[in-house]
Amino acid sequence: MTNKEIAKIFEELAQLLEIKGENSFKVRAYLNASREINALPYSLESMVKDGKDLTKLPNIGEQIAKKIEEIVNSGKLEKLEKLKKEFPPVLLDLLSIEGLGAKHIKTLYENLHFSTVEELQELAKEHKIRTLKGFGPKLEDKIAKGLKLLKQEGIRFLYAQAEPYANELYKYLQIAPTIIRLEIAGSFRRKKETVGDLDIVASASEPQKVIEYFTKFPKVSQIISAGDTRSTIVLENSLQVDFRVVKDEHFGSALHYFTGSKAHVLEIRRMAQDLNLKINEYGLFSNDKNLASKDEADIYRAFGMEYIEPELRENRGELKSAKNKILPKLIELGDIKADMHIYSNFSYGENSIEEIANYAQEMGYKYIAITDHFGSIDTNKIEQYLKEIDKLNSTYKDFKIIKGVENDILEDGSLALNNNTLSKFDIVYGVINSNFKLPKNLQSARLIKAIQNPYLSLISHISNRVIQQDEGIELNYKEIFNALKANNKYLEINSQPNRLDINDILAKEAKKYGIKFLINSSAKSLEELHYIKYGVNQARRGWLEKGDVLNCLMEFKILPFISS
DNA sequence: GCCGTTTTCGGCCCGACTGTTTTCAGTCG
Repeated sequence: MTNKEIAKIFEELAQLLEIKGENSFKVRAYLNASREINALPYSLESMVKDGKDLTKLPNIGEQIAKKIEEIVNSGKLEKLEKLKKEFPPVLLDLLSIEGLGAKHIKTLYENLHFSTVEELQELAKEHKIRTLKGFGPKLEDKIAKGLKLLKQEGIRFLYAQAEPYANELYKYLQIAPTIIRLEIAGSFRRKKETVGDLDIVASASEPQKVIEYFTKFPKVSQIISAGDTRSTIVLENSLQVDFRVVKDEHFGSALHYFTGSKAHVLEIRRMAQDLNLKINEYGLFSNDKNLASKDEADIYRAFGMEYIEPELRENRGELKSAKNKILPKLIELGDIKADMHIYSNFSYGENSIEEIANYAQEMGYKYIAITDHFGSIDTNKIEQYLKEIDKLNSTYKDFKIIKGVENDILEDGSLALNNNTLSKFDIVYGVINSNFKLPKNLQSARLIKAIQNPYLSLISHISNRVIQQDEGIELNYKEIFNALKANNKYLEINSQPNRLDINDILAKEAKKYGIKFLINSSAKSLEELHYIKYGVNQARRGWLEKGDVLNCLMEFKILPFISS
C-alpha cells in the first residue's frame, strides 16, 4: 500500500462526504490529511509496521491515524466502502466537471437517481436537469459537454511542456494596453515538476483593457470567464490559464497570493490571524490599514521574515526557517560548472564526444563527464572510447573530459561490467534497467549492495520513475541514505523533464543525512544539455545550496571520484 | 476531524465570477 493509494482513499472519502452534505470542516480535514500524506517522504506502511505515532504528523489526528492503520492492515477503509455502496462511482467523476461541485451533484442525484454517465447524458438530452432548483439551461449544457470530456481529465503538464506557452503568453501580455507589471505565478513560478494550469498576475491602470486583450490571445480555444479583474481561458492544447489584474499598489500581495502554494498561503494567513492581522490578495491589513502590498518582499518583511523564494513555498518548514533567518541560499543555474552525465554516439547519444565537448565549452563548462552505456560484451568499443577521450583531452588546456560509464545493476546488486573494466573509468553510474517490480526489501538490498561496490560512484535516477506514467521502483530510503552516507556515495538529480529523479522531497530529506548531489542532464543531444535547468529547479525545490552539489566545484581535480 | 504557551471547546481563508436568482448560492483558485 503506497502513500499515494492511501492519500487517494482519504480524497475519495472527503469527496463522497461532501456530496453527502457532511460538515465541510470535516471534509477539509480529510483533504488536508490526504495532501499531507501525498507529500510525505517515507512510506506510511512502514511507519505503521514500525509502530510509529502517526498523530505526530501535521493534519493527522487520532481518528485519521486509526483509519490509516486500518487501511495498511486490511487494504481498505470500511467507512469508504460503505459510502461507495450508498453513492454510485459516477458521482466522483462528476466532480471533475468544471463548474460543477458537490452541492449540485447532491441535488442531481437526489432528484434524478441516475447511476451511470450514459443515464445522466440521456437526462441532459431530455432537458430534465434544467428544471431542477438551482439549475438552468447553461448549467445543463455545461454538464452535457463535461460528460463527453470526462475521460481525458486529470492530466497535468510537465513543466517543460508548459514552459513555451508560458513564455509566449508572457511576451504577448507584456505589450497589453496600460499594463505595468507582469509575472507568471502559481506552480509554474514555484518550478513544480508538473503544472495543472498557468496562473498569471499583472498590474495595470485600466485592468478591463488588459483582460480584453488577454482573451484575444491567438491560441485561445475557450473563454471560461472574463470579468473586470480576472479571466480564465483554455488554450488549444487544453492548458488552462487563470489571469488576474490588479492595481499596481496591490501587485505584491496579488503575486504572493497567486503564487501559492495553497498550503503556504494558508499558513501565512494563520500567522496573520495570530497577530490580529488579515491577509488577502490586496495586502496585509491591521484593521483598515494596509501594511504591505506593493512588493512581495514587503509582506515577508512585515512578518519579520527573510524573503522566501517561490520554489520553497510549499509549507515544508520554510516559514519557520524564514522567521529564524536560516533559509538556504538556493543553488542557481550559473553555479553549475559541469555536466557529469552525457551520452555520446558510442551509445544512446546523437553526437560525437568532440561535438559535445565543443558545445559544453560554449556553454561555459569547465569539465564534463561522458558516460555512455556499455555492457559486458562491449570490450573493444570501450577501449576505443577511452582512447578517444584521451586523444581529445591532450588537445585541451582549460577543459577536461572525465571518463564515465553507465552500467546496469543486476538483480543481485552486482554490476554488469567486471572490476577490471570498471577501474578504467573515473566515474561509474549504476542504473536499474530490469526487475523493476522486486519487493521493497529486496530492491533496497540490491541497491545497497551496488552502493557498497567500491567502483560505483553514484546511482542514476534512483527511483526510476517517469512522471505521470510510472511510479518507479519501491525503496526504503532511510536505508538507502544511510548506505550512501556510510560509503561516501552521491545522489544524482537527473534533469530529464519527465524524470527529475531524485525528487525535491527526497532530496531535501537526503540532505539531512549530509549526502552530496550531482545535477546532470543525461543528455542524448546537444539541445538536451540545456535540460540541466530543470534539474536545478528540482534541486532548489529540495532546498539545495551550491555547496550541496559537487558539479558546482570549479576544479574537476577535487572531485572525490577522480583518482589521478 | 484537526488544532492549541492566551484555548480540550470553538474555531476552521476569503474574494471574484457565473448563473441562478429577484438578492444570492455555488464554485473556483
